[in-house]
Amino acid sequence: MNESSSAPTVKDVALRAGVSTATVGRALGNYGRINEATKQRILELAAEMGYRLNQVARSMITGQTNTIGVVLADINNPFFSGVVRGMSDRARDYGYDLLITNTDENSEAEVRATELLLGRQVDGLIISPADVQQVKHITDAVQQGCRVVLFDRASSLCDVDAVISDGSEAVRRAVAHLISEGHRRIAIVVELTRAQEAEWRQPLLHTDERVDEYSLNVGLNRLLGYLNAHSEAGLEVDPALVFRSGEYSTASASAVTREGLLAPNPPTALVATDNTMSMGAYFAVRDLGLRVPEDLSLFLFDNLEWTRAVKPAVSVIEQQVHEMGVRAADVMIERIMNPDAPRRVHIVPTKLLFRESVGAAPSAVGTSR
Amino acid sequence: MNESSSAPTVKDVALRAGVSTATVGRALGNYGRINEATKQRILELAAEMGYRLNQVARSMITGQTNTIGVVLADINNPFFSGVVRGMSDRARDYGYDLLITNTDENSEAEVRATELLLGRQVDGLIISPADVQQVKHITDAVQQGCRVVLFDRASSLCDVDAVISDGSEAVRRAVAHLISEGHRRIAIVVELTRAQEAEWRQPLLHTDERVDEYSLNVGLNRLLGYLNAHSEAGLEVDPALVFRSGEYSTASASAVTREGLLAPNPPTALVATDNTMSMGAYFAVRDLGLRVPEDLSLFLFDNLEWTRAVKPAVSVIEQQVHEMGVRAADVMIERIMNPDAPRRVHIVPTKLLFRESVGAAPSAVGTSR
DNA sequence: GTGAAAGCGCTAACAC
DNA sequence: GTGTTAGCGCTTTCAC
Repeated sequence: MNESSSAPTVKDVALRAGVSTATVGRALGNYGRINEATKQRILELAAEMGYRLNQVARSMITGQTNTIGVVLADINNPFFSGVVRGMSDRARDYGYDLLITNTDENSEAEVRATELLLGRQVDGLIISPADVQQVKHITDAVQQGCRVVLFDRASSLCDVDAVISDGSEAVRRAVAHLISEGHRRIAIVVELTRAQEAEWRQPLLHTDERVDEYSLNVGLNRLLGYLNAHSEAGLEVDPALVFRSGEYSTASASAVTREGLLAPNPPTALVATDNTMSMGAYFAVRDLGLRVPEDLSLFLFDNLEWTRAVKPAVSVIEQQVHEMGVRAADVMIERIMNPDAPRRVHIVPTKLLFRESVGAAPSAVGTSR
Repeated sequence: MNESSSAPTVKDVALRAGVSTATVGRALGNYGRINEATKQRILELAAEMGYRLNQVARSMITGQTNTIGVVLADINNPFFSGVVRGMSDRARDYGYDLLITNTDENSEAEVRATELLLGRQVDGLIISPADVQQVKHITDAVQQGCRVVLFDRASSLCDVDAVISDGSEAVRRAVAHLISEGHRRIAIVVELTRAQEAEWRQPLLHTDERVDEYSLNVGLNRLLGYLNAHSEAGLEVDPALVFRSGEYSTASASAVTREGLLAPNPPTALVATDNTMSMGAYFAVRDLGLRVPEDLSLFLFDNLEWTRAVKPAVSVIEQQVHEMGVRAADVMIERIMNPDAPRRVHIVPTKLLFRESVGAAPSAVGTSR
């Protein structure tokens, strides 16, 4: 039926319509001046021929791919998949598609992914940096004219937009709540995977000067909220109650939590800094057969469905996950349209969801006074 | 420092190296014959100039984009995000990236997404079709030379590869297990959202002739396993025990489950057909305060973490989610390399995970005999 | 309002 | 081994 077996091009349509390729382009691309009648004729003919615009060829000359690269740790983490869903929804509204790559929080993988996506001429890059201290690839990309938006984490080392939640502040509020319920020994389960974070107390001990939140990775950042809540209440932090997971996995979180809970002088309450740490911590609590909240109060992170499926339902810090994605896409699209506007950090507020896992501290227990 | 502010091209490198663009191409693209010394010189120069290959331009002439389009219901569903992670891992090994789009199980959205991805010249399309009866866009795509692999669902209406799990068989085995434990009133929570599926008994009642599994959507397909288990055991199915969720949501699943459990002559066991139905069902069971497994045995679907976080841990049908994604990517890549090999349906086996949510049927209850 | 021609950045023939 | 040339499918001046 067709002159060739391969997909029809503007040339084919032009030939059949008896006009030039330029005219066909004007009819299909909806630009320039064109006679309404010929336009309709071409449109019909194109439809009949099954013509489909080749976006690659268009990108070639417009320099726009209508593609946004997304670089994140793991699409299978419900936080990221939720955020991506938001990005995707909004991007689609503006005719953008998403190229998604996973880094497993590995900076080298992130650098490679960034490089590959730049080769694909993405119009922008939405990145959740594995390490907010290692961002040379990001500043390079920006310098080369690629728009970059960070999400989940901001970095004071690069002047780009960022969309984050107030995770540190949320933890501070959750811990403050636990303190107000009488808890004095509050544990925190936190991932501190990078070598330099082994000395986790270092960057946080400058209580005299203001700590730069955006120089800290997620775990440390949220730990800061925990420390702030204590100092505001005039309480000392017992380092033994900072359960540090050296790997980012539920298994590791579970192990350190178990160990911590079995140590002498155990906590009466526990918070976690993200959904993986929360799941791990919960497994440990469950396996030890602790009663919640009688033996241990719980304030976990991320409002995943399981946190209200379990009994008692777990109080959590809720991030507006979908909204964060929508915002990130919005910020990217605005950045594309207006490259020179000043960069900012956009903070999407969290909510504390009070459910059934927090109780008053047992009066008999604890080192309080 | 550079001659121009925009990214260097092969032309720029050729100029600086004092050779032709073809030679530069040979050095960078690693093809054809080239002097090792000049190659090294060009490579170094290119690196120094910050040259990066423009994939869009390359795609323009090779006709390959090294991109696979993925069309699925919702990346935020843990099943899909897990599968995508698998696809992504394997595709990356072969130099492919993924363009991901969500359809929310809406066929029109799926058609639009397919159209857009074809315009982007994807090398292949991995699709989880919203409706295995509406696949014209898929057969069209294949006819136009696009490779297509289905996943999660196969369709007898199109001759393409598919990677699925044996969900129907898994449900059959789970139900058979419940029957062997003495249960006679077993409920199933299933999504039957499409209009024609309101008459769900219709396509399944041809017990004389073999039902075509691949003409059924996920819900109906897995329901088939439930029916088969019953007929094998010589048991009648009480239609009142088929809890049909008209919407694909935990809320809807929860509502129909609650209603069903409150009806006269309630079931002693319950199965579900996917993770959303499982979560909804679990909420209903939890809210009614039923004891598991004393009041109700549970065999749910998909090994999500929450199913072993709750107490008692829930027995589930586990799909090898990551593996399904890896296989889908593998099949796609083989299909790209060998377009004319016969198509097949690849079945990734499921596992039954026996935990603590299934008990023997209470002898006092049930209409057995 | 329409056509001719140039060109985006790259690769693939084909000379030499 | 290396250079020359053409061209992928589209958009965009610039004439007419």
